[in-house]
Amino acid sequence: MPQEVAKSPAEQRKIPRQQRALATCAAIVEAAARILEAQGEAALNTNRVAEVAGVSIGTLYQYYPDKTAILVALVRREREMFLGRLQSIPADGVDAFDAMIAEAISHQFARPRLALAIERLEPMLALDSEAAEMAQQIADLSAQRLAARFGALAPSDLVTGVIIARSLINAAAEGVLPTERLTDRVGQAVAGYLERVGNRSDAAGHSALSARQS
Amino acid sequence: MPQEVAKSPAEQRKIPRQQRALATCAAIVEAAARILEAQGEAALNTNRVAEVAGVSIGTLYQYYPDKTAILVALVRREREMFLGRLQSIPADGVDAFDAMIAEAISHQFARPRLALAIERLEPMLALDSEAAEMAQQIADLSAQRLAARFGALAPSDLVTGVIIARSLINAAAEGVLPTERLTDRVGQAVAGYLERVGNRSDAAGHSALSARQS
Amino acid sequence: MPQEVAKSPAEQRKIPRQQRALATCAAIVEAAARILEAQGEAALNTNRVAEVAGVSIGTLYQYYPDKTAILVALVRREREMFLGRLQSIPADGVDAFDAMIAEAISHQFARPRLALAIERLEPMLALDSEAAEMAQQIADLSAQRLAARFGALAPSDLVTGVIIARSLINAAAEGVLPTERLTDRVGQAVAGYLERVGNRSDAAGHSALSARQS
Amino acid sequence: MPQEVAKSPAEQRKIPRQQRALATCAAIVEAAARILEAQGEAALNTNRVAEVAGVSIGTLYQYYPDKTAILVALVRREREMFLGRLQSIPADGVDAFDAMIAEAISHQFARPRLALAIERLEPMLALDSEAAEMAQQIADLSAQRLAARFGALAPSDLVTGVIIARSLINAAAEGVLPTERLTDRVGQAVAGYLERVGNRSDAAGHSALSARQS
DNA sequence: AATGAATGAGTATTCATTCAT
DNA sequence: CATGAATGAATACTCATTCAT
Repeated sequence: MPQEVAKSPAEQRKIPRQQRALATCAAIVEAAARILEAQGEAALNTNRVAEVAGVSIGTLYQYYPDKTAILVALVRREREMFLGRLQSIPADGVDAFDAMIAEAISHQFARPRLALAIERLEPMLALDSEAAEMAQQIADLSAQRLAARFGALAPSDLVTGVIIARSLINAAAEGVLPTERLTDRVGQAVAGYLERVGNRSDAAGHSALSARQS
Repeated sequence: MPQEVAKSPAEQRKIPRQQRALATCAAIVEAAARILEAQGEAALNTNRVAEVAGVSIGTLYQYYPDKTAILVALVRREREMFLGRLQSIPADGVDAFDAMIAEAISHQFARPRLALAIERLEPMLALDSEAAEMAQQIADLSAQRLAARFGALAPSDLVTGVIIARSLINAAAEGVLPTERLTDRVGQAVAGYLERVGNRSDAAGHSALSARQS
Repeated sequence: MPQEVAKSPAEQRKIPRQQRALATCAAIVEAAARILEAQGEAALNTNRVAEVAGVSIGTLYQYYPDKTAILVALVRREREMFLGRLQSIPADGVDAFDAMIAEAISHQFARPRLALAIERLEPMLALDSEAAEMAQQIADLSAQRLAARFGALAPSDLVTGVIIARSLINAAAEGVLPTERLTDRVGQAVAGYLERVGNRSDAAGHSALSARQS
Repeated sequence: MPQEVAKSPAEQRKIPRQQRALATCAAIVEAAARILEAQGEAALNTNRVAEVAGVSIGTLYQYYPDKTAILVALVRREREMFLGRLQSIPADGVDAFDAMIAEAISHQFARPRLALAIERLEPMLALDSEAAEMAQQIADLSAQRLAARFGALAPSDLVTGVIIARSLINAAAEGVLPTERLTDRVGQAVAGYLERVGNRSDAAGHSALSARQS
């Protein structure tokens, strides 16, 4: 089970100047995505990526210094796409919270196997600063929506809400949970937790367990 | 990222009858666990496992037909251990629910890196029937405890509760969530969801979204 | 350690007629020299040469048919330079011998790493006739100076003198011998040999070993 | 022209315990030697070495962690052989100096192309401490013989003598100098230099150039 | 003329697995 | 039963060179 160990940032090698080169880069990343979806991580090797992308192995290495760089680019592409969709949701709407969950679900179900594979890959990648920044933006956006709906919250409670949502969406994408009423289920789970910990503010700080009985 | 694709069940090759052989098997599995903890999945290769276990590579292959068999045995060992601890919790106690969560946390934090690694590995392994049966037993036990605490529940809601609990415990083990009050946090999150969906039984079935407004 | 095996003479591809083209050629050769000095033979590849020279790889191949052609041109450039300096030494001076040694030292120490790298490369290059001719001219000049100083000598003795001088100068450039009094050391070594074999002419031919005792 | 850059010592990987394995190691090193002799550095790749050695590529890498390790082993083997022969020369004989030169010549001419190739390779190898120690022993032995013959000498003069000898022997092996009377030629050259610098001790220190006229 | 995108044969190295001793 | 030597398919990556624009 060799695996890419997180090395140096490993970003793009050469910035493509011509249209053709840009298309090549996109084709390489998309080829990686397709292989990940169809055959899984184990089948993802640079030669196959090049083949599926329809370019020579040499061309692949002109733009990506090593295998992980392709994956970093893929993670980035997906994150950028998701962030863009999140940002297009109007912030002030009363349903911003629901819309955000719906958006996350729709993103995850657009290419479920790919989303899952990327989630597995991410921790082993040394993502670059831009990717980290996008993750931060996603987190900030989520925080704003949650705060708008549930009031001021401790950061760790916010993270908890996000984790709950992600895990349920993932489970549904994996087939462990039914797809029907998923938005509802996620919403209930997040609200169930956040309303509880939100209400406890009048009581003595963090005695959450006792708060449960009230 | 070559990876063993799930093949045939790949169980033990030769059932050891002597004490020494049994010890050898245990040493091999524990060696795999240690490598997984210390260097990660990428460093786990059969030669190193044999070396760390203190046996020759030939001996390793006397007991395990291929690499995945070792991992299957490891998953089984961990599952067996967890199941045993769950079963030792008295079923009738009023705190059975809390105790179960505490047990899960304690299991996950005993060897956090190992638990995480195994979680990553599991989906790629073709686990044998015994392992599946243990998983079923764990699920059944969990169901009983949840039912005792929250009343009759739809299977998918039960699964939801389990997923929420697991994801939060994992997040804490990964360092994403604080360790303090973890039992509390998990309990609140699970209860927050299950109490909501439990209350809705008198109303019209599953109209969860509307239930939220009440 | 792949290496260009000596193929056909591999000279310039297209003789540049314009000023700009001439400058391009010079830039390419100098880029090769710089890389050789700074990163060594292993780092010398045509893409990098083009990059350092500030031209595209396509342009490089307009002027040099393959990689060795660049190196051949570099060897030639250095040889031409050295020969020019040797020829500028007045032949009749009583110190012509010393001046020549001093010149060789000064050449070697001007860019010592380059000189060393070239010396390593030379045997693997199929140098063209012009380069060979320059080598011949250098040898002839050396012969004349040695003859003027030590009398008529067998060709092999002359070669011996040159080899001794070169090896000592190289050793100093490599740091194996001290740089101080290098001219002196080289002069002594060459003279030490040539005076001995020169004196033996009256005795019975080549019985050099016995001559040593006298 | 990729080239192995000197990395970490890169010694043997696994010490062979069985006779068979020892023979395998020797075969690998000898295969490298043969390729170096017959086709040169450029043709030396690990696959060919394995093929010529009659083992699989995997076997090669069981014993040598990378390509340079094979070369390091080869250098060591040759050095060990040469040192052994040098040490077998009786130290007190009046001809110890001549015998040593003869030994060096015989070593160099035993496999001239190999000796040359090794000489070219050496500077790029990160030789291990044992190899360095052998080099030191060879140097010490040479120093003793030279001192016995020419009296006390400055270290740099001693090195000079060794360099002169080596360069002439190499030149002969390359075909640049005639093979006949080579021992004689080398002896004269070394003696020519050392007797000169030896005599100068009574005069004013290092004024070697002036000493030449005397 | 110049550019730089594309090519692909070639090379080092790993690791699961077999089998003679 | 245990050992460890041997295997070789698989894989990441390089670099000299070509050619369409």
